[in-house]
Amino acid sequence: MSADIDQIIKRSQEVCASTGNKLTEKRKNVLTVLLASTIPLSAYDIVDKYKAQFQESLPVMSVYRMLDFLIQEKLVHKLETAGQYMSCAHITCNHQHETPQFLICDRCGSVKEIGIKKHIIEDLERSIQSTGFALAHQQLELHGVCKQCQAISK
Amino acid sequence: MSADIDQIIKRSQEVCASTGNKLTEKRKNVLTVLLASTIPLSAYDIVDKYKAQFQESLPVMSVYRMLDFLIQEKLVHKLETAGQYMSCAHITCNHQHETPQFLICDRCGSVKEIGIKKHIIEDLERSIQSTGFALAHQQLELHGVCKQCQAISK
DNA sequence: TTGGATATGATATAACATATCATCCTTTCG
DNA sequence: CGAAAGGATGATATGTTATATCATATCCAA
Ligand SMILES: [Zn+2]
Ligand SMILES: [Zn+2]
Ligand SMILES: [Zn+2]
Ligand SMILES: [Zn+2]
Repeated sequence: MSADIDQIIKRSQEVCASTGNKLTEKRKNVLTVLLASTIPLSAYDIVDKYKAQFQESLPVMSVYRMLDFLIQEKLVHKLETAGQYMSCAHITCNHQHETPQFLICDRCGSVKEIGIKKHIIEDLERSIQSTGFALAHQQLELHGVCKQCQAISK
Repeated sequence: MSADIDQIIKRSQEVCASTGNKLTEKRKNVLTVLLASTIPLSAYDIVDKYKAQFQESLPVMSVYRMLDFLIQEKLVHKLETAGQYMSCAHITCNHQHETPQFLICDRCGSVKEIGIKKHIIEDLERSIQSTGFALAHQQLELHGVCKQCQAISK
């Protein structure tokens, strides 16, 4: 485990402690698998990687439960448009977690999590205000092509 | 079939003709099923409704193909976050189809399709410009609670 | 130490989606 | 007209994501 991941795990334990929950060994391992991946993973992907990385088999049911937990602790995000999961890019940031916005490359599968400008969300809210609709999640998933893949295709 | 749906079907046939394609009987029926629904439907939902409405069984494989066709003609949209399909709310509008924005009620499942303000998309694009990411679909799916459901919970 | 709460395992099944090959239908052109 | 070609649909199998439910294990406090 890289020092980087080590530090993120440590911070994650603090986050869980602060909500009165525990980052168990297996939850920690699942998070580690996600942290080590450059692309988001499905629950079934995690089962495979977990087995390779820890020489231990984990039922997919358990992975889903651990993902639910990690999402609740805001350590992991679910990409709804892909059915995949990725670790939060801002675990070690101390500031409040902003509305996440994901840039999903449809060519290589990489995802970049960026904070969305507050005024854009506000504009968006204003734009739908007339319909009486109350926004909930406020998570945006934008598909496209990343910088690297654009360079390759040239 | 209501006069309203009748008219939309007629316009849909014109749309297909303009692209050199045909709105076959079964494609038309699938579109009719979607037009008659107040909530989006999965491909399997469509199989069931089709059977009830037309006393004819349609393989789900065929439904997926017809949905692909209808989406290509922009007569139907796919909600990526739900794995469901709905007819476009603007088939009979003559103007160019804008970037669709969907307001999905997580309580009752209803979905409202509204055109997104151009300047918001532009802001969004500017906001991600520094990352070098090139936006593709530009379809936003926003989850929340609709006006009616808010009223009920009061 | 024991009982309740939390976490995990095991099994089954639901729900959404695609791959592939076969058959049918329509259009076209000799 | 009749055969060839292309498009549309059917049939079958399987892949992928997710949930339901009951059993077992682990932890912690009384
Ligand atoms: Zn995050
Ligand atoms: Zn890429
Ligand atoms: Zn539309
Ligand atoms: Zn509602």
